[in-house]
Amino acid sequence: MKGRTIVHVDIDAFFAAVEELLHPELRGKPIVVGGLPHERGVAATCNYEARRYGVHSGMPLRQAYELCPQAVFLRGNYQLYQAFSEKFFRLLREYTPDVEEASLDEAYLELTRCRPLYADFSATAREIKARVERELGLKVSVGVGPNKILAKLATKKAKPGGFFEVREGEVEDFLRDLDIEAIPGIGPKAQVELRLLGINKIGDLWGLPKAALRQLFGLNGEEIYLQARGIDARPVASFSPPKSISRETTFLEDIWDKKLLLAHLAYLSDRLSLALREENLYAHIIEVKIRLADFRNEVKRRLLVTPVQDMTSIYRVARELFFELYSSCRLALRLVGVKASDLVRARSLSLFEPYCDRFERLGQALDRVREKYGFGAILTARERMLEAVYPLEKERGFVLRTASLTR
DNA sequence: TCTGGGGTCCTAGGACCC
DNA sequence: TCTGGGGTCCTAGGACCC
Repeated sequence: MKGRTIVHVDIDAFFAAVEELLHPELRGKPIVVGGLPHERGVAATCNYEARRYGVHSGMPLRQAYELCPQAVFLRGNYQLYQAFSEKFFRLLREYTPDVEEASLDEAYLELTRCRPLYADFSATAREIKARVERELGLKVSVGVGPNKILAKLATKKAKPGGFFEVREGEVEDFLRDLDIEAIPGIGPKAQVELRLLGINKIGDLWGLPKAALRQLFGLNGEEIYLQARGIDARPVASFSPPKSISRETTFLEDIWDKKLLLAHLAYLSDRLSLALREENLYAHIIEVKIRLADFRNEVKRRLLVTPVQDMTSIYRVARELFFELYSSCRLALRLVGVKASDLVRARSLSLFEPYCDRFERLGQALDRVREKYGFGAILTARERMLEAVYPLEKERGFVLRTASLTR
């Protein structure tokens, strides 16, 4: 029995590529998706023309503007990207049911089980690449390897728009000279520590005993030890329900006004509730996060005996948690967020069933109205207050852009 | 030039129980 | 008055990924 074959597929500069496809007049120009230059935020994606100026995803928008003022800055249309993503995964599932959605634009396919169907896996992987590019109109990079880490590193090598395969016998040569930051799990902090030890290439990592990595990075260190050697037994997970769902907002300017903050909290609770209904999930844990003007984060969470889904219950808990944070807080807030976790499929029947049922029906009625007239069509008085200060954006209607809120 | 939004997973300390 | 060890649950915080 031969080993596994994993194909990793990654759409190049996804959001920017969709924009170019739909707006041909943008082609050839540098594009940054994520927000307008003066807004608080970072680039979610930029195309290769923008990268030539040193812009990269994750870079603050203002900095991107400094480097490349002639770039086209777009806020982005996430529902549109979602639709492209769905088409992408539908196509991939024609080849195997073992498809993992690593993100909107990134997938792992395990072809191992389908061996009888395909004479030559490399040829199949190339065919997948060609079909995605033809049918979606987006360039993709494809990597093939005997496990997930090697397939992913192969894709990195293949970018932009290429194809690369790592075979069993070539693993050592392939890995030796790659930079340590190529390994997922070695982020900025870990990099600093390793470089201080004179470790810059994956090959350098081979000299470090497992115990040393464990000491430095805990369980993640053991993962790094194995990945540096191209060892990875993680399965391709075709479906797993979400573990948490959250909604958060960074304000265009820091806010201290309590009423305004509560209005945002209500709005986030409302959107979180909608997301839970869409997934048919109930939350045992509600968490509120704040980010202070000096960028420190603080969270408070509460474990609930009865899981919740409706906006009223979420907001009730969130408001209490928020007050606990706010009362000890000496700075204006940059961000508030609400998160639901410890999610369960269906709520078990409780003594309060009649009450819950009413809130549930209210939520469903809300959904129907909004489906027809947009999210902003029906809001609580508290949210309405937010809208009075900062009008909801009409054309999208769904995501409140704090950016458009201030004058 | 300040630093998004939506996730995953791990760690550490204190409470509590036996 | 002095006082263990282990297990589990809960909470807060943080690194990391796309």
